[in-house]
Amino acid sequence: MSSAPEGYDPHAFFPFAVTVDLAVFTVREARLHVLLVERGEAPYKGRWALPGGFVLPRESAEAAARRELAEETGLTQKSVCGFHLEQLRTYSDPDRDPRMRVVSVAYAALVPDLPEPRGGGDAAHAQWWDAGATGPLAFDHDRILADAHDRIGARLEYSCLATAFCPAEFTLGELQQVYETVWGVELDRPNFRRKVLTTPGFVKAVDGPPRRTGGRGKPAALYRAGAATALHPPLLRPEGRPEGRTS
Amino acid sequence: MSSAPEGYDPHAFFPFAVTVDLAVFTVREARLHVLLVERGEAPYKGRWALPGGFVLPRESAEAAARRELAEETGLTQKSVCGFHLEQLRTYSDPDRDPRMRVVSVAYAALVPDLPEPRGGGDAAHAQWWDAGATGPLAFDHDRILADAHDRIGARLEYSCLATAFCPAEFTLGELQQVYETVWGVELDRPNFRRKVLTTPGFVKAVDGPPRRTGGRGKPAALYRAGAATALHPPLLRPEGRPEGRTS
DNA sequence: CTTCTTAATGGTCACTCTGACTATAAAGAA
DNA sequence: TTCTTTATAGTCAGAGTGACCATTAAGAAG
Repeated sequence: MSSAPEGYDPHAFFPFAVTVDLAVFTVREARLHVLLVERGEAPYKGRWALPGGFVLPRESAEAAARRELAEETGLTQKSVCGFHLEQLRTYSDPDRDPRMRVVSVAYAALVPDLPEPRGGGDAAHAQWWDAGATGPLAFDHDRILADAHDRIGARLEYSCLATAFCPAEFTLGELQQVYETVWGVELDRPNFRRKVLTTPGFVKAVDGPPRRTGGRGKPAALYRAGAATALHPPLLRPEGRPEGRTS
Repeated sequence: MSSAPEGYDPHAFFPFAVTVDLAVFTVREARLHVLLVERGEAPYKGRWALPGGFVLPRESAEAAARRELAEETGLTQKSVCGFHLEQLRTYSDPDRDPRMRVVSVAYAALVPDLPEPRGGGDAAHAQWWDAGATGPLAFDHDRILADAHDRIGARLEYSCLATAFCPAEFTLGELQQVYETVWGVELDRPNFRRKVLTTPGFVKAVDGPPRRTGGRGKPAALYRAGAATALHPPLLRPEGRPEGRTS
């Protein structure tokens, strides 16, 4: 009766507000960080929240997310278009916003270590937080953040997007740090190296033998992200053989 | 300026219609089938479309999807609550519906082989189609259907949800048929069997030695879905070593 | 009643990939 | 110089998989 079997029944139309929420991740100092903004008004005044905002009348959710990403990081639209941005899922609980019916499309963005977001406008409110040590966030953002973290961790297993956390040129140690930080585990360095280098298209060595000085130890070779997007076979997290095996 | 840095700015509110669209899959006669409904009105009158409808004012998208699933299959709410239903992604292109701004949350449902949907109301319009041989669908539903097929194929690799396509008790041959149908490949029977049986919790044998008569050949043992949800290590599709390897 | 066909089930073997580990190289620090 | 640190190279055993072959148990064909 209230449904629309043919697809769309104008009589059943009910107006929703549609927003995007962004979980913008980066890896800083071996910790996963997420960009948060402090709320200045009720509800949840003073609480921290994921950046986000309304989808405009002539804008896709993807475009809105990209726009918000630029605004909150204080960068230009152009400079953020290289960042990895992926839709997570949509949150639609009727009571997720106490004021009105708001459906939110959540996105995860992966960015390299950026300077503190002190761009002109909106970005002034934004700040990086340790993703595992945020207080309780506004609305259902704790849930969204947890889902986003889970998703990114899973994506690292089957895709090459760990490079999205790194600058244009990076060492294998830095790439490994991304995995270790997102997964919260330590990986064996030679094994990680072997896996990355034998996966065609994951990374490509920077031509000459340039090296980066980070401090101690032997200088590391530099690499760039390769053309591959999928990781086949996957790079599975350690741990977790659930039970014993037969033999 | 039009965004809402603090999270929600009532002035920027723009009303959207929010719908759910369902890709309801089943495996029939070794082909992947999807449930479609024929549109009775413009736009796309006469075209087939994914079943779906508006999200009600006090309903989550998940609940709306579950409700639509029951309506379109002609089953009760209760009987569909055991079916696997998962959110895919949200489609929000401003022009995806020529009449108004509609944001649609897409879901995939996996059901066992059901009788032709001839329940009373809405279900009378619904019909199973070979998922690879639908004509062009209404709106952006071709895209949604393709995305849904891709997602289900990928989920079979890492999860145990292939059993969602099977009746309560099934043979390993039937389970293998699910993989072969969704992936469009043939699998080696003994190897598939070994993989499924050595994965703890994927399936559990039905106690006594009951067997099912399907026609020719040796009768097969029956199994039920196990408690596991994840498949670790995964059951990867064949094909696709992208390039050669070093050694 | 045999024989053929079909499908389930049981097992082998080589190869790949991974985890655990050892060794060497090249830098700064003591 | 020597120590420490990090990058890089290589080895080796075990798990998991793909490609097979063999056996069993049913119906169908003769």
